[in-house]
Formats: sequence, structure tokens, C-alpha cells
Amino acid sequence: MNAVSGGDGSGGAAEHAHTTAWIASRIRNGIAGGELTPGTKLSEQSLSAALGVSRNTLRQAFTALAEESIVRRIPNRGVFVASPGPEDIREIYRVRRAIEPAAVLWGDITPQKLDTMEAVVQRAQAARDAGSVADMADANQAFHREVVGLTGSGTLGRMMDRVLAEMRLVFYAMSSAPDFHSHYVDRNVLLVRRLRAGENEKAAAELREYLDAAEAELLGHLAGRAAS
Amino acid sequence: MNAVSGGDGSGGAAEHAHTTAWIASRIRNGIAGGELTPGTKLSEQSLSAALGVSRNTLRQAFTALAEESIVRRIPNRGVFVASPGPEDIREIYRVRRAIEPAAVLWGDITPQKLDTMEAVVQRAQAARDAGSVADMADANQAFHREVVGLTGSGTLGRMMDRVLAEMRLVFYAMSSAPDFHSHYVDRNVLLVRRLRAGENEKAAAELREYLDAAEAELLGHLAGRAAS
DNA sequence: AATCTTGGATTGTTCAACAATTTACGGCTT
DNA sequence: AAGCCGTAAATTGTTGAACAATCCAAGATT
Repeated sequence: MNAVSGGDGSGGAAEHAHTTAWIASRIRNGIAGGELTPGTKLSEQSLSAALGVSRNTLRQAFTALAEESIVRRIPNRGVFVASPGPEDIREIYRVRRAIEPAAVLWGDITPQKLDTMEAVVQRAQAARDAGSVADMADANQAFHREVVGLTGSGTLGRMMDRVLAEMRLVFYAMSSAPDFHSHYVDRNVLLVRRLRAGENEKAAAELREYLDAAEAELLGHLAGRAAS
Repeated sequence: MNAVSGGDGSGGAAEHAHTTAWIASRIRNGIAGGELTPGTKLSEQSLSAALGVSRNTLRQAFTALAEESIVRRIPNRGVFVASPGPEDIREIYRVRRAIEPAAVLWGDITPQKLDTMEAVVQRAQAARDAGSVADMADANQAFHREVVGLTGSGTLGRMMDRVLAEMRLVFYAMSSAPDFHSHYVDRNVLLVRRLRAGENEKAAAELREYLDAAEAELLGHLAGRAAS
């Protein structure tokens, strides 16, 4: 019945001392996959039964997910999958506007990394040409993930993962913005070209404008959707 | 017996639905205060008894703290307060070298924020003149915290809090570096001056050199200490 | 119709147990 | 004495049931 089907017995990669992380990952995937939509309440009783774990360990997974702010915990009310609002979007872009240009400006840029970035961009282009919105969105996110990867910092990388996960929730809330990413694919092409030419400052500046525009567009879409 | 004294009954600000956060905060303070030194094992039985809470809720606090990487959890072995090594230091400075200059370059810099920054710097100077190493270290950290505060992002602010907490653990591991911060107080003065003059690019560049130097010095100290 | 009360459902926390694993200890071999 | 092995004790990971506190959804009251 629940979106997250029962996992007892199957799989079998979860032995001792791993089930909490396993469950957390399970829920994370459920959210990323769209089975658990923003605002959904995650009942302890239902979920623990559905996942075949104790209410106690589920609770522990909840605290981990809450710490990642993938999920919002309201005291005595329960946990809900996060549903970002305008302020959350602004915050997301505050972070991105700081981290991504910094990575471009000061990151450790190697030809190898540029190659993988270019490959990701091409994947996005192919998806756009094929009309596959989901793939394009994925590739686009992967691209920006690669951008902060230029810093070489695992911490920043994980933070970006969190931010992108939150972005996915935003996108879900406005399913009627299919061509949001298509505008920006060309910009990514240009960005890689700039980096190859060593024009990092210019790249960073353009990336910031890019992010400003994306934020404005998102907020506009959201406002339009809220007014309807 | 334990560094974290029993808290049963006393205080009384922890009612229903708050004890987990309370306990986590308690441990956090214990680490920040130096009662819980890096590498210390946090036994579930001892700590739960000392804090007067169930082993289960303590466990929940552990997962939260582990997510903040204040504490390291090794499966089936227990949790230990983190003791950062050279690679951790490099990672810390990868993050700081990205975030802090970004804040200086692109942050929302208001006269008001500059005033509070200047006040913090003066606090550091006063502490230096008074010979109070601890106060100087505190003020110095507060200063850098204010720097990333220029971004206006709560997320980045919290990340910086985490990083600074880890830095404190680093400092603890080498208690014999009392004048580590004193070199840099003057640099902070200069930084504020640069920002007041609107020379943001110069400020960012100098801050990056600053951070490079600090990282090198820390790593040097650590290597020297490891060799002894 | 709006408010109050009541009963059930849900969350937060504790306790006691057990399996899996690590750790400590003693005996054995060399 | 040093090193290895095996068993016992301690510790972690997980479960299940219980209870207090809080929230929620009805029905009763005015």
C-alpha cells in the first residue's frame, strides 16, 4: 500500500550494524524517485511495518534524514518529506551562488575533469534532443555537481548533493515546468569552453548571472503556481 | 566520574520531545568545552547512565552528532569524538578557501555587518594584549564565522560552525601552539579595512593567501608533533 | 454555529531482552 | 618471555512491548 514497498527478506545486503543506514538510504531513494512526494507524512507505524524494521531504528533513520534536512521533523507531530517554499529556494541559490563560482574560480581544474564535465553536458544535449526531460534534468544536476567537484572537497560535494536533492523536491512541486533546464544547457557548453580557455573569471561571472536567472525563473514559476 | 556530569533532575528545561536534542547539545558542549577530548570513546552504557537517559535516545543523539561529523561512529566498535588528522585539516581548508573568499567577494556587505566584524577584531586584539589565548582563539573563530555570515546563508553558516568545531578539535590535539592566532589578528584588521574601502577582490585574494599560510602552519605543527 | 469534552491515534521515551561482534583474558605452544 | 589461539565477558545493533505526553477527530454542550 505504501509507496515504499516492504523489503523484508529480499535483497539481503543488510546484515548486522547496517539496517539504520539501509533504511535511511531506502527513504532517500524513495523521495528522489518520486514515490514519496513533498509534504507526505511519514508515519512511524506504517513505515516501520512496511520496511520491516523496528519503530526504534526507523526513528534513528529519521534523525539522520532530518539532520540532512531531507525531511522535516515537527515535535509531536511527525516527520514530513520537505516541501521547499520560496524562502528555501532563495537559500538554495544563496549557497549555489557562493559555492559554484568559487569552484570555477579557484578549483583544481584538470583536463580530465573538464572531459567528464563535457561528457555530462553532451549527455544533457542528447537528452534534450531526444525530448527526455527527466534525463536532461539529471544530466544538468550532474553537471553542477561536477562543478563543485572541482574544489576537490568531499564536504562541499556532499553539501551540493543535499542542495540538489532539495532542488528535485522543488521541481516536483511544479511539474509544469518541463523546459526549465533546456535554456541552460547551452550555457553549460559555454562554461566548459571558457574553462578550457582558462577564462575562469569570466566563467565565474557568467555562472553567477546564470544562477541569478535560474533563481528568478524558479521563483516566478512558483509564484504563478501559488496564485493559480 | 565521567567528564559529563549527571544531569538528572537538575536544570529541568527538557520536557517531552526535546531530550534527544538536549542530549546532543550536551555532548556537543562537552566536546567544545574540552571535557571530552578527541579520540575519547563514548560508551553507551556509561554515558546513558551519566546523562540519565535511555541508551536508545543516547543512540539517537549519536546519529545526529555523527551526521555533523562531530563524532565518528565505527560499526560494532562504538562512537569516538573526532580526532582530525592531516587529511581532515586539508579538507577543512579546502572548504574554507572556497567559502570565505566567496563570501568576501560576493556577499551582501553592509556597514552594519562591517561594524560587528570590526568589533570582533577589536575583541581579538584586546585578548591578545591581555595575553588570553583562549579568548583570542574564540574571537578569531567568531570573526571568520562573521565572514561567511556575509553570504546571508544559514546553511553555509551552519557548515562553517561545523568546520570551526572541527578546528577546535585540531587545536586541542596540539595545545603547544599558543600563538597560532596572534599572527592573523592583524590580517583580519586589514581585511575589514579592505572591505570598507570596497576592495573586495584584493580582500578575497589576501584571504586566500592567509588561509593557505594557516593551513601550512597547522600541518607543520602537526607533523612536528607527530614526529616527537 | 461555535466551543468544550472526550476518546483514540501518534509521537517521545524507557526498559528489558537477544543476536552479532568486538574485546579481554588465560592457557598453550615454541 | 613472546606469540598465538579459544573461550568468556563486555559492547554494540536491533527488536518488542510498555507508558506518558501530545495531538487529532469526533460527538456533546451551550
